[in-house]
Amino acid sequence: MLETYTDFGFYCFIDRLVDEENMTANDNDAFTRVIHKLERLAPLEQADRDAIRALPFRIKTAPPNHYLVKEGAAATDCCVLLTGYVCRHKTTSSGDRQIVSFHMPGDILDLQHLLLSRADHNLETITEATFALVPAEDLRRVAQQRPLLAEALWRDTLIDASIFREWVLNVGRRDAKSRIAHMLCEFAARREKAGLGPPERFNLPMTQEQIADATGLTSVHVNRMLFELAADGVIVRDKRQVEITDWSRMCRVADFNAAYLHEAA
Amino acid sequence: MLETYTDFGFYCFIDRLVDEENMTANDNDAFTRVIHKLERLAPLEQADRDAIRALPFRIKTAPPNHYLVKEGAAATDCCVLLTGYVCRHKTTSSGDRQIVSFHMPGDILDLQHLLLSRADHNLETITEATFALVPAEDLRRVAQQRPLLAEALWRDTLIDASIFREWVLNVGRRDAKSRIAHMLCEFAARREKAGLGPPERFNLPMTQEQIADATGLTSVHVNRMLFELAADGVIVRDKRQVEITDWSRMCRVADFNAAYLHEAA
DNA sequence: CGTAGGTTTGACTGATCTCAAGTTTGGTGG
DNA sequence: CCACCAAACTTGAGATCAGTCAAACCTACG
Repeated sequence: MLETYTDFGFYCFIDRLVDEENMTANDNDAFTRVIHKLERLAPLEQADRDAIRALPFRIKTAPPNHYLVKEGAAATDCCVLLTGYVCRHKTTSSGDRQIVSFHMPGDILDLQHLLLSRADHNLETITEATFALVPAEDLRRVAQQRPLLAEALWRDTLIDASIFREWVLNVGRRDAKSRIAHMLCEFAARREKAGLGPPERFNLPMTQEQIADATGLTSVHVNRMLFELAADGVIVRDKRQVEITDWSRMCRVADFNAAYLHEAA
Repeated sequence: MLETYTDFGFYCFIDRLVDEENMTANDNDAFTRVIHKLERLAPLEQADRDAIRALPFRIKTAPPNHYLVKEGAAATDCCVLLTGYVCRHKTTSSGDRQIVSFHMPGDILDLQHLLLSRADHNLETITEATFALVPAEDLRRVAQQRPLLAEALWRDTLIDASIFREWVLNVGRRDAKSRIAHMLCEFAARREKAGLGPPERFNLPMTQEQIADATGLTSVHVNRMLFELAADGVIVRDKRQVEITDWSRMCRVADFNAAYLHEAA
């Protein structure tokens, strides 16, 4: 059912994605998940929930390493990630890539497209992913009409910004081992909050090269540091599976304090 | 007129700042500047302008190196910077500091306090600074009642987030010389957009150590790189004064593209 | 069972840090 | 106006963390 796309023009990649035929039964699921998330961000009224359910949307699927949005593209849609993992990244003119965030099911992506007309970064799938596409202008209209909804969405973007600030600190001032450990802690914590499983044991969706691009390191060094973390006894690895054997010691190594996630994310 | 405060409890620093007696004449100026900024972010109606002018606020002054907000503090106010320069920063448990943003007159600081209850970073003056303090709950109420105003403020926070993403890239993937050059370009560009003077020649308010903390380097290395930038002929320095002699070459060295500032900031 | 992408390992290089000693600057008080 | 002082800046030499290059080794998948 999935086709693989590898070659695209610069704009409107999403139009070439696969429409999921068999998703209609799950339409409600998609927004139930979002509403659940927004409820945690602000106290919604019934009218807010109804307004969300009334939004037009399309369900799409994309294969791994597929660009959803490219830097400079016109911003037309917001999407809710339903399954799979996605990252945002930017590149220098010399071609070095920096991943600026990871996203997991339940995350609302590119909410900034509501109010900024051009994408300032790329959005790329890490694994195969499905998501609900909502036209930015419709969501914007609803946000204008429903103050509580606007507040929930705004709050989500503010938490995003807080995470970026922590990443600046992570990449700017922590050594390689702590950086990687911090990234693992954040991934585990957000994963748990999103209801995707326990933080002590999980499968990493990203390659070591992607970890390197998120932490400002090289994949070779990431590999060595993962071995050191294992040698230190704070994690046990098996392929992409990671077990954090001692969460409090891991947090110390990672210098991780979840306060910046603001009880949500 | 200015007293110097150096020792504070952990919360509510702002209460101990000096109230400016002679600022009443300038009350309108304070909000005129903000309204002007918000007009660029969204098309306001007269009622929006009136709502802003009706907000309660206090004008305060702080000396250099003065904390306005500390990480973990309850978030009670938003402030508009009227004069002077300010930075936001975070620290690792080992005490290393990372500056995550610089702010200049006209910037609205800590807008995230509208919706996040605790500060996740410090806010500290670089130079002596004056600002207007607005209780977060009043601003929040106005944002709920005036959708266009909410949109302008939200957009401002989204641009903030875009700048953080660029900083992650800057600190994560550029070499020392480019990082510093990039920081200088951003400072020059934002300064110009804020109507504070031409981008080709300006006085840096921050020390080389603060530049180091913003770029994830040491002050020693910042010093050497500033000399190299001068030796390369892209800048001329005299004390804290910087002249960018060839803007397009400087942008190339810095890998600077102002798109991420989204025509505002 | 062949291939490509991902991971692992080793040897060497180099950008940036560290430490430590000057030097300059700007502000303050005499 | 000058002397002094602390903070900021400058410079050098040596140390180190992380990068580079290159080869091998997995392992999932067609």
